[in-house]
Amino acid sequence: MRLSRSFLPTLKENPAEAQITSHRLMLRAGMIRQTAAGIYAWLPVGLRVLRNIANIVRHEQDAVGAQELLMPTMQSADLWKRSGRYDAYGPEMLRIRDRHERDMLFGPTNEEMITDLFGQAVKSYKELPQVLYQIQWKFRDEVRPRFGVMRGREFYMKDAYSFDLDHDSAVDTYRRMMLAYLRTFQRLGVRAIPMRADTGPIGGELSHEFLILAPTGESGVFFDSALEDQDWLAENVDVTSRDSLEEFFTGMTAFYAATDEMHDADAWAKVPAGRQREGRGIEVGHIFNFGRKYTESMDIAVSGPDGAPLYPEMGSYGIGVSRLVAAIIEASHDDNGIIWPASVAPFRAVIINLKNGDAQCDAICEKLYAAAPDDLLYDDRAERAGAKFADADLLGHPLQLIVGPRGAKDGKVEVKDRRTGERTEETVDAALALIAKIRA
RNA sequence: CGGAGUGUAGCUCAGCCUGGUAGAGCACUGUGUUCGGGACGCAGGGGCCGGAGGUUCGAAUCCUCUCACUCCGACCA
Repeated sequence: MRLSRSFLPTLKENPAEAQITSHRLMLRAGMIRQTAAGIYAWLPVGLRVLRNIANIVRHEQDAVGAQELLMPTMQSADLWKRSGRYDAYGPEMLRIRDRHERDMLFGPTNEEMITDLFGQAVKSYKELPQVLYQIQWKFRDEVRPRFGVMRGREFYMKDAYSFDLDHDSAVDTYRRMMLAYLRTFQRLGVRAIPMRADTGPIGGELSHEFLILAPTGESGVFFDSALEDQDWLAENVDVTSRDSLEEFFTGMTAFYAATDEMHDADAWAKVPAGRQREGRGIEVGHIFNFGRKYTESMDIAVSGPDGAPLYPEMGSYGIGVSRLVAAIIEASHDDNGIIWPASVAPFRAVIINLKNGDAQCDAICEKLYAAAPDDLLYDDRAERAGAKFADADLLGHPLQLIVGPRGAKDGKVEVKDRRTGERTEETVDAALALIAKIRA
């Protein structure tokens, strides 16, 4: 994308309404604009990041056998009356009436709808297990939205729902999803620590929430640093084998991790002192097993081997995709701006032309740009060097390819690593190779 | 939902207390000098002062109502 023709409204000053770093940076970097309290428009650069995150989430869901579908944002209240949650949910649910005076709602979650869809289609135990997911906008009419997309009212979320024949199989699914989550967050370039969670109003016995460490996090966290050091992508787990899943799960849950409300001082004391990590965390994912709560209340059964009705065991698994955009920034920035992990960065690199119109600079920039015009940002604006550097740092591209007359006459490109600040002089070909390596 | 604030140019804000016909910096347009970390000069454009009502000869300024947004608390993917 050529910056001279892009819709990329960066701000030099901090908007007054933004309190936390990620909100400020997202506004300043031209990623989002607020349109109402807790409701945001995603501008081109923000949307790129949102999609990159969603695609990684999607990939890892698919990898454990979940199937993607897409449910509507608008739901009929009838569905919620069947589960009894229409009255139970409270004012957080945005209720709407259509022209025929029918009660509708903007979905805050989709357990009822998925259970109904599942029940309509699946009639035999032979078709289980099933895991279905969607990545869709949700709305919760929070009393007090704040912190930008971190706690907005409208948010983009991956929600998966599983249906299993029996408890043991449901536990397998839960563990499989746990692994998928650990891998997802690792690929996103952040460490999300799974913590045993209170199952709360949803009920059920198994529940973990995933928290990213950041000073602005809303909960206090305590965990064994061994959890940070695991390479879940390399972990060899056969997700079709119960034994292998169990081994993975018991290995992982052996390490202490808890939020302040679940904290157990005695167990904490047993964690080796050098491995005790304490801090604050932002919740970016939550997984539950809640048994037959919905299948029973909505009377969704399949025929068992003996012909008798059988209520499947369910689980639900959420990842806050739009919140992750902010959470990643909270965990990865400096005074000059965002530092994107390469996997989610809006562009692999920015090409900074320090002397627009200079034949050598232009030629080198065009050659670099041609390598991946859809995934590189070419700063070809008639701006001064300082403005281009400042915007490049703010936007947080993993690499900056700086082309100025000084190096250009020798065919050299200066490559700056945003994270380390390290600069090297490269030939055009070497710079091209570096670009190719990002998101390879 | 309780408490506290703020709405003036695209952004950050001054002016309001003590009423007299709207300002600064940045951004934007033109132009010249500059040109490797957000330059400088000159000349410009841009605001029914959130909205409605009231007081007054006169309201951004005082009063009433209303809407929006923000912060603290309780709540939350």
